[in-house]
Amino acid sequence: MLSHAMENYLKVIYEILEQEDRATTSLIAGSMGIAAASVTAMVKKLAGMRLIRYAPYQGVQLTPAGEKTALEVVRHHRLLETYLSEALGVPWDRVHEEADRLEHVLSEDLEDRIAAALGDPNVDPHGSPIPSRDGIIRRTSTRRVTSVGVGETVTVAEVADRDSRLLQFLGDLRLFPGTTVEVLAVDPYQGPLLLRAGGREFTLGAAAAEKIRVVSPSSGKE
Amino acid sequence: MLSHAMENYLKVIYEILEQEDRATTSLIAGSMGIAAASVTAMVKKLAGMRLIRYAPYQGVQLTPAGEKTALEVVRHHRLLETYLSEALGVPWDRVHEEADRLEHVLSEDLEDRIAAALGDPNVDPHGSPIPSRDGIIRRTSTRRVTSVGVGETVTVAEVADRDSRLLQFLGDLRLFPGTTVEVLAVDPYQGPLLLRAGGREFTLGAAAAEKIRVVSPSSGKE
DNA sequence: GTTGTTTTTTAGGCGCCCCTAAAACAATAT
DNA sequence: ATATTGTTTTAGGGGCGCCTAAAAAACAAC
Repeated sequence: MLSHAMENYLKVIYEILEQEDRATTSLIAGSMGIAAASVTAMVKKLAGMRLIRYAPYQGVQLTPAGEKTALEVVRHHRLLETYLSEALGVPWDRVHEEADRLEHVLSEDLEDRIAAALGDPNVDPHGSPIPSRDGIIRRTSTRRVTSVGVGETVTVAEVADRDSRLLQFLGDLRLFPGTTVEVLAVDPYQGPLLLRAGGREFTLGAAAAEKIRVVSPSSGKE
Repeated sequence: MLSHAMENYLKVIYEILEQEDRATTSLIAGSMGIAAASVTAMVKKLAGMRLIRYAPYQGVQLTPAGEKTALEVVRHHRLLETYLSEALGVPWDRVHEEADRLEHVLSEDLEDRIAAALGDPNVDPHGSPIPSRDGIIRRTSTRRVTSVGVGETVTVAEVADRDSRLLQFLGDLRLFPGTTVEVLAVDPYQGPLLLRAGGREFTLGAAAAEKIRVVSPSSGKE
């Protein structure tokens, strides 16, 4: 049986591998807020259980078994985020921390009931895809809003960040997944973007803009 | 800060003290399914934190601070049971185990949202009272169904047991809190009861009957 | 290619919470 | 009053998951 800590490591490793091609000790430690030495120890244990592949100094990869488990945890997490947001009105900048604690104590039965109550959603409040029960995750090809040309109109697809302050800020601007935005101007050298959304115009700094992924409008992702 | 284990001890001690006047080491150990020696160690720690009063060989009592915390955990537990039952349709014989895991990771914010979504209930699916946010618990005076006279009609108030099999059995008979039952006959020497409820007649063994507490009909407890 | 810096690993340790086995105590029966 | 029985406590131990400090490996710069 897997401990909560182990489940969490697998989830973190999965999320790192979504962006980087190697999940290194320090990335894992950084993401979890623990010491690198602790990660080394756990990573060995998980490798012994054939959930990850690990060669010293090389970072880790998920095995198929490890990825399966990671996807189950991610499903729990993202379903919970969606449920908390939709059913209980928890603001989107706080669902992450709540789900982090709940995800490890959610039974399969409850998972099914929550999914059913939501109508089997496939994206969470941040626009991240929710893996299906059998571990299939529907990826949409998105691009950063920073790569959008001036004058183009796009739809926010995903804001994949756990920083509550950023989410609160974007929430105040109504920049949720599904929102349509027009890029009015881009300042040179990673400068801020001038956007129009919901009839209002505002600028967005590079740091915030980097977290926002978009799709061309009416491109499927609701 | 309190660990999950400590919270759980306080809850268990509280629940024992609802029925017995001393929470002994073996009662605590029995209720939690752990060794008595483990209880002794923890009980010392909790006594050091002034959450319980403990004298060796004498069992434990909750201090005001300990009772306050215990009531918070009990509130979490019973609110969750109610929510799982009402909002997600979890059968009443399974809400207990789910709530046991969730209760320790429920934030105050979520607690409030769940309570509000339910309209601030004051009984859980088993008829047990839910402490208010400020730790006030509304006790109703109930009596065992075994003490009801033949011919009397009463309302089920509480089925305070965590045994899933018993609850499932009673659920099949529709013997939920709120159900009206008429005692048709009582066999002598702790014999089974013959009951009528919901237009059907059936017998109930002494073991099951002992767990059921009732009130006179229309006596407040909805 | 040697030096300095950063990352990772090893070594040793700690708190938590559980265990078993044996000793101490309490309650009860004789 | 003592012996028996049952309960509780002490003693010692183990796994888990984290830590710090120091050693080792990898990486980068000159």
